[in-house]
Amino acid sequence: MEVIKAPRGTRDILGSESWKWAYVSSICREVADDFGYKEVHLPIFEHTELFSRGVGETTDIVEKEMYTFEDRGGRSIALRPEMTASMMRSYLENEMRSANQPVKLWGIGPMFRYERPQKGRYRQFQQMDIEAIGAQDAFVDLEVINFSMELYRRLGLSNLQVLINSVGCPKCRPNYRKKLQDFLKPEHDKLCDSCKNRFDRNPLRTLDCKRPVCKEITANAPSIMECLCDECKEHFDKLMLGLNRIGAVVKHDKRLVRGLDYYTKTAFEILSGDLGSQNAVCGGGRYDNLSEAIGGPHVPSVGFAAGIERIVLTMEAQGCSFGKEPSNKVYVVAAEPCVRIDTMDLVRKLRMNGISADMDYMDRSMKSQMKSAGNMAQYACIIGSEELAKGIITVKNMSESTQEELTIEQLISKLK
RNA sequence: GUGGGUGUAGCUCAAUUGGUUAGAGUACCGGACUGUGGCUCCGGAUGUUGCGGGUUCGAUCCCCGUCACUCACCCCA
Repeated sequence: MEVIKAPRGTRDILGSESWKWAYVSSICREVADDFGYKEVHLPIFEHTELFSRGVGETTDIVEKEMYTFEDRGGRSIALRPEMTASMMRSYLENEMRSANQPVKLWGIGPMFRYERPQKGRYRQFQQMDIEAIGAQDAFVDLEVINFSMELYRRLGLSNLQVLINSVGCPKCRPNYRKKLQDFLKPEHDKLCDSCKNRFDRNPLRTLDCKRPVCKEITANAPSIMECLCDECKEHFDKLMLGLNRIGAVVKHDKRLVRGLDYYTKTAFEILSGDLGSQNAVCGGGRYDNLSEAIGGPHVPSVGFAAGIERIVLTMEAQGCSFGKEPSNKVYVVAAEPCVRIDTMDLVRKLRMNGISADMDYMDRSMKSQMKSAGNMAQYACIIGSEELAKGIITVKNMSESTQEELTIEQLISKLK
């Protein structure tokens, strides 16, 4: 029988990598604490409707990338493709409107999208997500962008580019949309197939189409900045002023649009110069319409999601530090097979005292056991009939090649 | 969903125009060193050549299909 393999687009994060993940999440937690965000644990699956209404019926994510199934009670369920909609659902469901606004939440966990895997893109992937819910002020947008930059600064990342734009609001975006459509109409036949396709549904996406034909056509397209309403314009100016004040280096990319329907006003993205074509390590923005889309009152909010895989990949490419890789303090070596019961007991006593310890269970030679000690521990603790007779343990420091004889009590107080 | 590249030992890779028993390095285990890792030397174990079919006297090699990995399109974290 063939051994069953992990499904396509999923992967096992094994010991040699998982400590790096633990390091990255610990930094996420630190920054979240410093910025006053509270951690939440949300369900990995939700009602399909939450995403189809929240993220948008016509988005790629909902249209062709969701893992959807019917549960045994006949409900349509989806594995979450992103966390923002769940965050808003939780805010509404738990009546967080009665708390101090904005409510600042963060979370980390797996997301699921049915896509063709490639570098930095998986069907199950990990995201860190932060949301500031319930405030309109552009300085909250500023805080959120600053949060992402601070996170990357602490992780030691470099060669990043921050892109920022405004995508308007329901008041002004339709005007721009109309203006853009009028501009594109004469060139409609020349556009690429997918842009032709979205001409009616989502013409803004033509702006960030990478095909040369479309790029050429849109080179002189009207900018959304000309169409923003006063409110959106002021919001954007205030944000840019703030970014300037904190010395943030950002690029105003007038072509930046977002694929998710709920974005309003601020949209931003951070790109890594050390990834392949899947180079966004962070994407976010303001979503003042999400709450209403899923049946709530008007709740202006802003947040972002960062991809953990892409962060780790970038850190590896840039040789960033992940802190110290954890290893055992002690490997207990049996000099003779007959003392294995004693090595077991020593391992147990060390562990009881909070000293990480391990030993051989394969009846291997002493030489082999010493090898393991050298590979996976700082100290080898050798026990044989001589040690038992004298009531001591031979303790060898593997990196310095020095050794001494200690009683168990001395050993514990030395290593604790 | 579309296209390119790649699948041989745990890992990195060989194998002549298609040729008989598929090799090496590394890691692993044992020994030289009858109780001490790293260096050296000796020995040992390990494969459904991704899977299925086809061509052939004969396929790791050629052809078709399939699966997986990978990169790109698309989309996005």
